[in-house]
Amino acid sequence: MLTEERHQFIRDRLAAEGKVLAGELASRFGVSEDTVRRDLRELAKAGQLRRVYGGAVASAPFAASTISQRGSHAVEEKMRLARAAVGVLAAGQTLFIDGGTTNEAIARAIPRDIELTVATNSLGVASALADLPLVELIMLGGRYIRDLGTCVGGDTLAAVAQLGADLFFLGSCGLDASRGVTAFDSAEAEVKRAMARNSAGIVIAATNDKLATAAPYRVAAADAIRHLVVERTAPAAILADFERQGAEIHVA
Amino acid sequence: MLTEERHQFIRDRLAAEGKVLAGELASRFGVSEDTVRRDLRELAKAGQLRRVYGGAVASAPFAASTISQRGSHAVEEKMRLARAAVGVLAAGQTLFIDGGTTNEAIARAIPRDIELTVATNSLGVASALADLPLVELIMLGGRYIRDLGTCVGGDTLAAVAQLGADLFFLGSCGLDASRGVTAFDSAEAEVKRAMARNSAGIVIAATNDKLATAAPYRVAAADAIRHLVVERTAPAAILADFERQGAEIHVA
DNA sequence: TTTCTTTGTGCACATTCTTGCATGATATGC
DNA sequence: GCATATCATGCAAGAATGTGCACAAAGAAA
Repeated sequence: MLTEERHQFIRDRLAAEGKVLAGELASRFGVSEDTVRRDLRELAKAGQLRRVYGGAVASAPFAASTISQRGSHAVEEKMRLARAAVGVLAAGQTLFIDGGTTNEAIARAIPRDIELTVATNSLGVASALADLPLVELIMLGGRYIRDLGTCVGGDTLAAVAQLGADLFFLGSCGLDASRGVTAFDSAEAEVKRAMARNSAGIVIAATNDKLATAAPYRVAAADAIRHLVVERTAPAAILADFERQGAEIHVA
Repeated sequence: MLTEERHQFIRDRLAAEGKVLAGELASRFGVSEDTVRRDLRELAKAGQLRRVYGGAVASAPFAASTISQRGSHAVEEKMRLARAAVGVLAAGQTLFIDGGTTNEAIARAIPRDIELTVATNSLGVASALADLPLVELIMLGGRYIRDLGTCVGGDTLAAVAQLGADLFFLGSCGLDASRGVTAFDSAEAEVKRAMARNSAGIVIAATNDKLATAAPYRVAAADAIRHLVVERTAPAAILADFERQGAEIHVA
């Protein structure tokens, strides 16, 4: 990876999120934090960002507008969840990743230097993974549903049926200890079920607003969840319910 | 391989990807890295690129952001081609669109108010179409090839086989009146052939640098081209050859 | 044809750039 | 104040680069 590319990525990220973290960039790029710090130093010298402890933020003129516009609380929280979620990955694994903004954040958080095989029906996830050199990306085709950002339908199901994965990153709509994982859409639920069936373990990263809610279509039982990634502020009682059913809880 | 050919390839690659790697070019051209560096030095002196450690990137004014979006100075020309190309569309049609920066430009040029069904194996095209409300988008899944930006392989072929289209927007690598349409990659060519087989007509939008060139793998004969969209400056003699074989010429 | 010149190419060597690690300094959170 | 995380600096190894030189191919001149 060219130095210039890292700089460009940092500029883009700053424009989009308003800030970057040194450690996160390092794992994303697959270089040491020293190198990232050198990059940040250079960019700071060129006035393209302002260094802060732990990373950097967009330089003054842009800071106000960009951060307030895009760096909403939810984005922030999802990135934190994403960083914790990628912690369960091991090199060489095969993954299913379905749609949703949280899963897209996870895809963006996957470091550059880990070798994975990923099958996804989400355009957003695929785009995020498209330039990771060590990720073998399999696009699960089908009818694209605009509201979901994913492909569903018979073709998608057929493609999923041909694959097997170690982990399935399930973008849940509702998550309840008794009712399990649920989705709003029938076709969407069907694809998720197929992915769950063909995976050894399910990983769910859920913001607080998903906890203890349910949608019409059942995707999986609560005891099928192997890893549950939640915010620091998630209600302990709810987490205990999931833990009792075998989920490993990861606090972001 | 002529020096000038290498220079042209480097310019093209830079326009398409925004960067080139010295080592990669050397193995691609079958010459030593020294020679590539000499090429890069010359092009840099002519202001056509900016050298960086490890290769070169598109020169300053377009020091762009994401891989897919930018096409350097050729972007203007491609947009013009794209606007002309969408002129052949009629409401209600079904299309195949494969990969390439020109096809991505075409996808972005499709107006919001036209109803279409589009099947594509290109992530870039799919992303461009994802938010067009009247476009029914079918993603053709498969193994994603980073260099091409498209999905290829058996799954892709199977998905194509189930569909039929009115028009196929073929992203050509080489285009020659006698040798027909050709591609650089075997798997890529296979998918293109399948799409051509299942379409009533082929549409090609080609910048001048594609005309009268050929790549190893044959995709379709020249007389299979129904619409050929070219720049205003395209050599008339070449166009006449295609016209004789039944192509309708559209000048952007 | 032979010879000379020009051009393009590859190789060897010295130089420069980049990167990761070690060390000590500084900032942050409790 | 202390433990921890983050940072700057110096250094060494490896990668990329520039330069000089030799060699081969193509064309011009004899």
